[in-house]
Amino acid sequence: MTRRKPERIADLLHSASIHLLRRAAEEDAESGLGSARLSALSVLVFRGPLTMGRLAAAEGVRSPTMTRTVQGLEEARLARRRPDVRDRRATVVEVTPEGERLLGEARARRIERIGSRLAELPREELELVGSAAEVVERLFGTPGRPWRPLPRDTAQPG
Amino acid sequence: MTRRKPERIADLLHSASIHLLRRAAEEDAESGLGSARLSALSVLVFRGPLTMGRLAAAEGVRSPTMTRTVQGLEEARLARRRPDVRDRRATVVEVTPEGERLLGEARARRIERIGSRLAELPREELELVGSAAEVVERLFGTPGRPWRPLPRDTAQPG
DNA sequence: CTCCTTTCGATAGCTAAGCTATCTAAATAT
DNA sequence: ATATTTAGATAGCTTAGCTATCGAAAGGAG
Repeated sequence: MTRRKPERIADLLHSASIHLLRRAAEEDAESGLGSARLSALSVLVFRGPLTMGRLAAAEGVRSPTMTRTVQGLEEARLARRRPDVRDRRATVVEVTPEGERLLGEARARRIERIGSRLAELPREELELVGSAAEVVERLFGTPGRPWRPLPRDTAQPG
Repeated sequence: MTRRKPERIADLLHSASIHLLRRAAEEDAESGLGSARLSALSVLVFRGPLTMGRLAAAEGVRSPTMTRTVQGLEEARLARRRPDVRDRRATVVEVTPEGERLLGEARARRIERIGSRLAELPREELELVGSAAEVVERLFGTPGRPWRPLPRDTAQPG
């Protein structure tokens, strides 16, 4: 061990992440939502009500895209829009109880899928993975925003 | 340490993977290709020429979707289609030299982005991450297909 | 050998989700 | 008071997913 080149480690980590998320995402079909809507919903659940602009920024997406994504969530009764009292140009989006429930279920399916695989590991390896995940989260996670979802995409070259 | 619940580890790992890939994917715009095309191209590079059907299966996508994705790659001169000699119903897709070059560059950008962050880590943590990535790859990677790209999506609930 | 079924890929036509350009209304700055 | 900036919506484009359907080729049953 301990002889891998850093570039090789980056490669491994990249590949492992892709495979893990691919498996996890297989559960998402259950929710009946597309990935953009599911992802936006998760931001609303974890960060609370947001203006359209902040929500779009959180998702790394332009404002017209978010307008339509939220329209979809609204029609499905998973989110609501209301005017911002402070700034009457702005619109605040918030999740509904149904939205919260749906997201909770979708999220649980993903975590369960991953967890059931991890359960195959001996305790020592499980701890190894946990510690490494903390390190990676520290490096790549957004400070102050502990969830930071992928906006949608994750094609990968290689 | 060593006191995390398995469910919590799954959660951490999920989150870390999302953040890592989100950062890596920011480089993809450089390629000028959408994620579906980039991903299909990577399959062709890593697995060699494939029939439309096999390529679609590898990407977890239906055949009409792959027909159009490959049309795009063909127009960009990054891939070619030719009839299969063995089975004249089938079409074989293969990458062109330009396609190979473009994918190599896109991939290098991703790995470099990840690697430059990993370089901040002390040697010990770097090795920790490398070992964990191997474990995760073993659990979630597809046997015999060491690359297994995400087809496109990666919304994440939570 | 002839027919029936299956399989491969393409086409048509839908939806979701991304973009830029442009518009209105509101807030802000001169 | 006017001009600029900002927030969001709308129009209209592209990319990418889907199902349904079709023709051509392959393969099996008689």
